[in-house]
Amino acid sequence: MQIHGAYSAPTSHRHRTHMPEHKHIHPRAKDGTFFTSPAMEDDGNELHFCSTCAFSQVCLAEGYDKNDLQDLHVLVSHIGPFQPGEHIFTQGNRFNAIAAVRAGMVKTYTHDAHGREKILGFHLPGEIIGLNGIENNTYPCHAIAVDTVMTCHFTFEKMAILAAKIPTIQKKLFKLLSADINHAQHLAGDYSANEKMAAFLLSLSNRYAQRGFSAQTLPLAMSRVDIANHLSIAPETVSRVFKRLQEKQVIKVHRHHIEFIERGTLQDMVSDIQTTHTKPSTP
Amino acid sequence: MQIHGAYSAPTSHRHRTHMPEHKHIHPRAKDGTFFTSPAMEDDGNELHFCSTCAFSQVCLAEGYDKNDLQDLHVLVSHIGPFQPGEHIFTQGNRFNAIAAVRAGMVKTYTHDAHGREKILGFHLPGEIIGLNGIENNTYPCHAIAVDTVMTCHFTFEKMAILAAKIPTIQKKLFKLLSADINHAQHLAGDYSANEKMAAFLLSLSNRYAQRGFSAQTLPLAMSRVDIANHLSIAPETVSRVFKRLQEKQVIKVHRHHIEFIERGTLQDMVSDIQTTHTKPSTP
DNA sequence: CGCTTAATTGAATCCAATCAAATTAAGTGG
DNA sequence: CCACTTAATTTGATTGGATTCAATTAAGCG
Repeated sequence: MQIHGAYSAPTSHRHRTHMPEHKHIHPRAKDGTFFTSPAMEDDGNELHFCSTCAFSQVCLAEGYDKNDLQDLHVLVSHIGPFQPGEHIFTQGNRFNAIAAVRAGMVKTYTHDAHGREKILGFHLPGEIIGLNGIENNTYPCHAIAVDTVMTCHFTFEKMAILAAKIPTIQKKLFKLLSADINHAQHLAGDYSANEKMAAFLLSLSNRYAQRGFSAQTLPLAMSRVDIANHLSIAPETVSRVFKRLQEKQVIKVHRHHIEFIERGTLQDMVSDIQTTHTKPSTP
Repeated sequence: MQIHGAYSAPTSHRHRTHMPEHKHIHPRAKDGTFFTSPAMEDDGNELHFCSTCAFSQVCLAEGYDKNDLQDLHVLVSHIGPFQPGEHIFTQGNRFNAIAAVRAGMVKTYTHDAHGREKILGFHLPGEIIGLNGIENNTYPCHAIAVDTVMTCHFTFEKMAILAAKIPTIQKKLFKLLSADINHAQHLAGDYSANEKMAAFLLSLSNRYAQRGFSAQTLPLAMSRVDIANHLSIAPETVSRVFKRLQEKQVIKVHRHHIEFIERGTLQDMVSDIQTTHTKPSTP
């Protein structure tokens, strides 16, 4: 960005951000160890939700699985697979639907005025994307497949109608929206590169663990540059933090996955930027 | 922050953040010039919404002003005035209502693990606070009066019921939620102190202008430290940026208000962190 | 196996934080 | 209303973490 006129122009960007062309990314490691999701086996069909779906628990638990499942089914369409680099939706497109990730990893991103890629989030199966499009009836970001991705799309209008009929659905939607606010608020703030990385690793790990993956091992489908652009740090810094953490015996860095050695240390590094909200439970 | 030992506790903060005791803050300047809101004159009563209220337009425009206004009225309670430093709600409290600011300025904030105050936002009349409490049925932040504040509280449960009956209300709620996501997402990201300040000033100014205030003049009810904690920069930096901007003839800094001289320069400084979304209009 | 891209490593630089201190407002009590 | 005390803000000097620049190493792919 330059401040011209009165301001002498700082010609250089604060970050050198590679502006990738979004071509094919390398598929995941063939080693299936880290990538087979227990949760993905019962993956839903024309009559049932995917087990990972944010709405399935709600509907099934509330006895809305008969008629209303049918209703919902009208507005659910399974889409995919998307190959790495393919867009699920595009910034500027008219907002018409929210999407649930069924399989794979989706990243949402925009560009700032400098042209730097700003990654809003990485989204795992069961997570909902596109809610930020409601405000202006336009997606304010791109959504792109990091690896091979399957999604469900819910026409938002129909979803809203259903929400009006089924309180639990409405509540779920409100909660999802609210959760996104909180998540985004956690991302903001001034944190050191170490803290950001620690929080990022823990957040991802926790979310994977919720889905039945090992908590000791963390697949990293995205590139270092992606991590950097998500945390607003330089890619070189990502490298260096990984190195330091490995030297300190906190984690073991393999190419595209991380092993946790001393998870506690990471947790100590994190202040309040955790994505996983620990709900007040019995002490 | 450094990685010492096997991560011995990080003793030093990244920012020295004064942890204020939230006692009385100086009341606004007696000079009414900058503080008389045209929009505040018709301030609502038992039968009508405040003209600034986020929901008033919706209801009135949709012809829901007769019966449903009554319905709504059940769940609306005017509260206040809050004196500077008084809390509207407190972090950890059970979430039961969202609030609309009627008059004055509210700031929402939390503390990170370092004890630093992290200010989520400053909220003007007509804006809704507390939506981030939906997720966990608990307010994840404090809301405190910056100056003398009046609010309306909407029991969220009743609001949800009403939303189920009146599609426009539901839609409005969804949009408000979604707007908060977008707002929070704009706050995140790596920006220079100059950019942050420019964006902050423009955002506030635009929001005031929407409410009928002069676009040339901007009241700054909050302290420099508050600005700093909102933008995640040091208070000294706030001072310095003000100074530089003044030297460059971009703004004129008076104690608690700003005059815009070269608004264009500020806009050039801002990349995409603007809060005001320019909606696609006829070109 | 060579080619192209991703990731790492090293050295230099810079913006903003921190430390320290002066200055200006604001608040209080006589 | 003034002298005094305290808090807020500004200003200067220094430091440091992370970016940037530069170059090497590793990996993936045809």
